[in-house]
Amino acid sequence: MARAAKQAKNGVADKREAILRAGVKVFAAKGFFNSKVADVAKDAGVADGTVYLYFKGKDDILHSIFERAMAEFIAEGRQELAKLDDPARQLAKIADVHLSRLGADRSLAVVFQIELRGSTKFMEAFSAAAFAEYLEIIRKTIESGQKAGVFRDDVKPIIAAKMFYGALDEMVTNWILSKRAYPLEPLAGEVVKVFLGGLKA
Amino acid sequence: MARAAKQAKNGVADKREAILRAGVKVFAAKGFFNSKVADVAKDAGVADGTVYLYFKGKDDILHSIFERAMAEFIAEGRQELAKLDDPARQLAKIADVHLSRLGADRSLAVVFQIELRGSTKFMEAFSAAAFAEYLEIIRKTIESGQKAGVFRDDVKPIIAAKMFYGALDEMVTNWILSKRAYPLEPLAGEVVKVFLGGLKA
Amino acid sequence: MARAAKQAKNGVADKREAILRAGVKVFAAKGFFNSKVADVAKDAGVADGTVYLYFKGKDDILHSIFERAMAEFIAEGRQELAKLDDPARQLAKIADVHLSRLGADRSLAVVFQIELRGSTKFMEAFSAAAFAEYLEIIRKTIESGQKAGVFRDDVKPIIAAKMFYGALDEMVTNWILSKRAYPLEPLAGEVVKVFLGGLKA
Amino acid sequence: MARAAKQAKNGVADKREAILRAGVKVFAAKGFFNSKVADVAKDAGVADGTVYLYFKGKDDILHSIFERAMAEFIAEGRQELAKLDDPARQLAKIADVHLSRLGADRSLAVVFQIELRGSTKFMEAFSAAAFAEYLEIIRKTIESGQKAGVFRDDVKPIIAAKMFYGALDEMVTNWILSKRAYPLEPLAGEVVKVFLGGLKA
DNA sequence: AATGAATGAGCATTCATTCAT
DNA sequence: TATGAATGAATGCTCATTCAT
Repeated sequence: MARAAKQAKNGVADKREAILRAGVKVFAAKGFFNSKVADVAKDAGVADGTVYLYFKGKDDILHSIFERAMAEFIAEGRQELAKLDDPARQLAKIADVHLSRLGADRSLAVVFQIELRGSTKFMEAFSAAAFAEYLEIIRKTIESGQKAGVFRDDVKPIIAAKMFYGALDEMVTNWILSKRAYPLEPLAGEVVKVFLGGLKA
Repeated sequence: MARAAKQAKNGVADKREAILRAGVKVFAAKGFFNSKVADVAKDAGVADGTVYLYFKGKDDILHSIFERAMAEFIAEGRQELAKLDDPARQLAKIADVHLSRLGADRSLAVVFQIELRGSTKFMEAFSAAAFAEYLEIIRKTIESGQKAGVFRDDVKPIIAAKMFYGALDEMVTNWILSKRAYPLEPLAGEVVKVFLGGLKA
Repeated sequence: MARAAKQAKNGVADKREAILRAGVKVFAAKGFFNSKVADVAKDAGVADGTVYLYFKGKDDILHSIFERAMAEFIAEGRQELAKLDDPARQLAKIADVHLSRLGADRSLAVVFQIELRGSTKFMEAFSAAAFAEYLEIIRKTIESGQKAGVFRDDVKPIIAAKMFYGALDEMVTNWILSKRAYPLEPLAGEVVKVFLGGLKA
Repeated sequence: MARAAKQAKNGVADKREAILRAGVKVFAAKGFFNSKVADVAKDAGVADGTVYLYFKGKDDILHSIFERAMAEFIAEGRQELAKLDDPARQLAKIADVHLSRLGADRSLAVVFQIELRGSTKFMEAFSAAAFAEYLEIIRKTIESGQKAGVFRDDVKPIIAAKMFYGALDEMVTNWILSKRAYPLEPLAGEVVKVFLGGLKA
């Protein structure tokens, strides 16, 4: 690839990146509906019109934020999971990646937990795609645990998977809304402990 | 009270009620930000301006929907809980009330699960009040179970409470977003079974 | 007239009066366009709807304020003028009544100087009627002075009348807008002195 | 400057100008409070939103009309006055400029005489600034005449200045409201004649 | 590709007026 | 007469999107 073309391509990637980063920051700070495209453009250091060279519109920025992060998220998850055999350890890894990823980027977490949920349209669009895939990873992990005999099999794996996801999700939401600052990642162990061992004495 | 006065009073209550009902319906159908006050007014069978005789504005309608439902919700929860001694049965009751209440009114569930979360402003305002109270009920139930020796005590009750709430919450969200129609309430038993017994075989 | 009927009639007069007084007060304080009929009704101690039993609408209140005050004003002017023979003294009396009347009721003055001028509609409607009559009184006084030989006759009386009125009017407007509090009436003498004697040494 | 840049700059100036001109026209025709921003935009040949690229809001248009006209007005006045030594001739020049300027643009005159007065807010804001400056020019002229011994000094110059301004102002107001069409400028001489010489024979 | 001036559809809220009681 | 709840027309302003340069 010629240097000029490379620069151009990098330039393109840079601007798209800059807009996505600005989107996360601005949406997290002001909320999606209260954010103006002009705010995002300004924060990204580009003109208003430039945003439309990389995204279809405001919605598409949010959509792309989700997709990119989710893809990274899932890729990391799959990669880590492949290294492990034990379903219990695999669930622990999922919890760990989930909480450490979002715990490391509060703005991204706000967008995920709050802004992405403010519309049935988005929820439906998202749940149908990447979110379903994420849930499916958890479900399969549980299912394989059941087949291996390490997880009880009188529970539908999809129900257990939703519970596990819901528990992690609630940890993140509470962490965001909390006035106190505390690390999110250490909660992963607690969640797994209760989820696997049960609350009963 | 004279009949006329009674009618008048009922009329007032009816209108406020009608607007709240219309709000749930319209917000659930189109999303809060995409709903016009005029839509709500029309659905309630009143003039646009009449909405402002009963509510401060559009926000106040959403706020009032939440407060009224949450108050009923918590009241029912407390009442049912008082009848029971066993913490495990109490958690089961919470799950049951939670899922049967929201499972009985899909529109209300949509407003609760989706519309109320679309803004950090609302989330902060709400989580600080009624939501915290709800979580506290669960936490205390767990704590009392730990003291009674029926729940393990190597888990912080607030963590377990969030997990339990998160699990229930996720059941509702998935139910709403699902294209299939299935009853929500029966999932309560499953959730409690896993939460108490753990996933391990 | 029976006592009941009398009371009723007085009651009517009282309410109309109360609304007019409230109108002067409220319009002066907040401006005509920024005043709500409800504000006037409240200040008058009557229900909103009652206003419409005595006036055609908001405009009619302003109109009536003007007409009533102007009628009193002109009546007093004519009465006082009839007592005097000397046109110069008559002009002095007009100035005196003009400034002392408005100087005695700041709110009324505000309505006259500011609120009544905010619309060509009002100005046209008013100038065509009572205001023209007032100007005519001044003009005739000047004309009679010219005929009597005490006023120069190389000036059109209507021009001089407008000048005289304009000078008085400006005194009132400045008085209203001034941050300092000073008596308005004493300026009458000054105005007449210059108007009659001229500024030249 | 390149032609393109020049055009662009002129384009900007043209649009602001066009909106101001449309503002004068529309406000004069329908009154400020009854004029819609959309009316002004339409008359100026721009979109509604474009108005807000050049002005903060509706108020700001009125404000800008006043400021621009008043600045021109005062500049012309000062320039003309500097050419003259005789205070009497200076007053004559002020009257001349005042009446010829407003007499040449009926719409502008309507905005000045009627629309700018319809609110104490505007009056206070305006009187405090440019209007006070105008009155001050008159006052100083009179004062210099008193010092030079050509004007009587038993009259406060500020009182005489207000009288003079009030007289001119009334000429304009009457001219606007009159159904007959007559030239305004010639009245300047009459006003000065009476103001200086007095009405007395 | 990048700009940013221009566009114009869209909407919460106010308030003068009505009318059933 | 008097009330005041109900009405619904009316509008300034915002901001996502376009497009000429």
